[in-house]
Amino acid sequence: MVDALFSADLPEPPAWEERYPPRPLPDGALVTRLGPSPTGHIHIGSVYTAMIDKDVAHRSGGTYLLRIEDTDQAREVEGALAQFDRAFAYFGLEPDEEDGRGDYGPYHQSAREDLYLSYARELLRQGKAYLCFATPAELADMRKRQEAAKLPPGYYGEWAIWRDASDDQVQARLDEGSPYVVRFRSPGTPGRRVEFDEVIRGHLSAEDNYNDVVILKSARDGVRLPTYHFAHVVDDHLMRVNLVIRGEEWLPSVPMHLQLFAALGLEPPAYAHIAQLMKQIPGGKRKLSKRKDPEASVDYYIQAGYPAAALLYYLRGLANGPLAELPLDQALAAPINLAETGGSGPLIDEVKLEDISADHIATLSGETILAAVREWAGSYDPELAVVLDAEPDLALSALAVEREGVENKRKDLRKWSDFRSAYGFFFARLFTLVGPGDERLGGLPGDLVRSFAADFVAGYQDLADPQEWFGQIRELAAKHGFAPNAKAYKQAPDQYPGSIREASQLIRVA
RNA sequence: GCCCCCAUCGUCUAGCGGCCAAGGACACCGCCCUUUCAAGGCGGCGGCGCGGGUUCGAAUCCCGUUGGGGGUACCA
Repeated sequence: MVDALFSADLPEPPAWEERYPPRPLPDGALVTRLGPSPTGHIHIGSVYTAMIDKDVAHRSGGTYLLRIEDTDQAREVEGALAQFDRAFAYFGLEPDEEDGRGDYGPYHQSAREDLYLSYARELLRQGKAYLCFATPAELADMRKRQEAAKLPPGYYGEWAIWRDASDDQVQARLDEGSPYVVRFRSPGTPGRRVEFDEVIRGHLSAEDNYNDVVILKSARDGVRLPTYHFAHVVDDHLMRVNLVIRGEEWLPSVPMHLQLFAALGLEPPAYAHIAQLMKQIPGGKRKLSKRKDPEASVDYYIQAGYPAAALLYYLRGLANGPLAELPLDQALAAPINLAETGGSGPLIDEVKLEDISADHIATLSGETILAAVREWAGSYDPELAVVLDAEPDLALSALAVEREGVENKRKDLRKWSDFRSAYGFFFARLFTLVGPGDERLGGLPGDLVRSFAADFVAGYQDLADPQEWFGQIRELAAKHGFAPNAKAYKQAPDQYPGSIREASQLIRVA
């Protein structure tokens, strides 16, 4: 009956074992993988995990691969894959293997149907899995009753109505053409404990899984895809992944995954569960939500123009605290130690990221900065790109101020998108004054702005000596009632329209 | 409800039984410098959630508790 469900030429597991042999890697080499699903823009947490994946694999002489987990075709979002590529390229986190290169593919799950079917058939033959014809409505009803009775929800025990159905019952439904899923016949019983090791948290114990989870979903357009759980077991085994680094949300399913590996007679990989990146919310914190939080998407950081090195440096410090104390280049070259990664999810602190990024940008030359800003503007600020192309020398000169040949380089750029506000003054096309009420004038009275500006224009001298040059500004400021310095202004703010600071800002804007 | 993970300044962390009357970074505050912007220097504020053990000694080990997070789908 089982064999009748599958195509006769579906290969047996040994054929796959041969097709995907153990990797010829040195002892201790770690094979890691990232399995994003194309259901939206890539999460900053995925970049975080990819960075760890790649670092850990390469340090050990192993391989890092990218596997697209597209088994939920209903939620698939168009353009997601292109965005993945862009994001990984931006951060230099390209995988060693992915679709198009690598011997263990295909690297997207929707193309691996035969593999899953083959192993599922084996489980069915051995009675370690069974067909379940329960409808969504039945399952929903069941769940409701379990909740009402304060029982753990799930498909187990007396609720697992198809677990011990007779062959006749099953055949009858099959004959009717009823849709079905394949469920794992869990060997666990409520209350039994299991123990296992986890790279980050050490020796752990948990209640064993006793839920007959779905391993193969019902057919859709003739295609029968696995759930995450089954795909994880089949893929990570056949791709010879030996260290699964994934989000903390998977920790509770380890006992079940271990059962699955055991049922197939396979060696499970080592597991490391990375704590989730969090977001601060009033009164607490929560997992960064792809849907609700723009800063959860990698695009947010790329659009803002954070240099890849700065973000990577920040992320590395989150993974291993001591790395944050190292200079950027050293930190990026230092290994990430998984065992020393924290078990609790850090809050993303964008202010700190900005600080790190500003420090980093300050170490760059004007040419490097201009090239990066130009590149960024090409995608996110076309008007700026045009201006930079028209006046590259002016841009370079502007960037050189207090940057070239000085000890204390100016730190006015936290990210490429800051270029406009920091350097827009230099480009007529980027800087237009709205009028005396322009907010950049800091709320000075309109008539003061006008008379001050008129005076400035009338008496301005292009003096070479900086001292003398600024002297005229001082005189002008004093004449119009500005405080000579910030301190004087602060002591008696009512007596002045502002300090020399505001007067200078006025001139700068004008 | 049940299960799992986690727990040091506001935030990220150092700390792996004595070197800790807890160190650093960001933020914040103050002072200094200042030819305006961006910075920089110096100083300050601020924390081991709580209760029990174990020990000569606990931020560090154990138990409990509280709090936070996650899981509990034919989503991953």
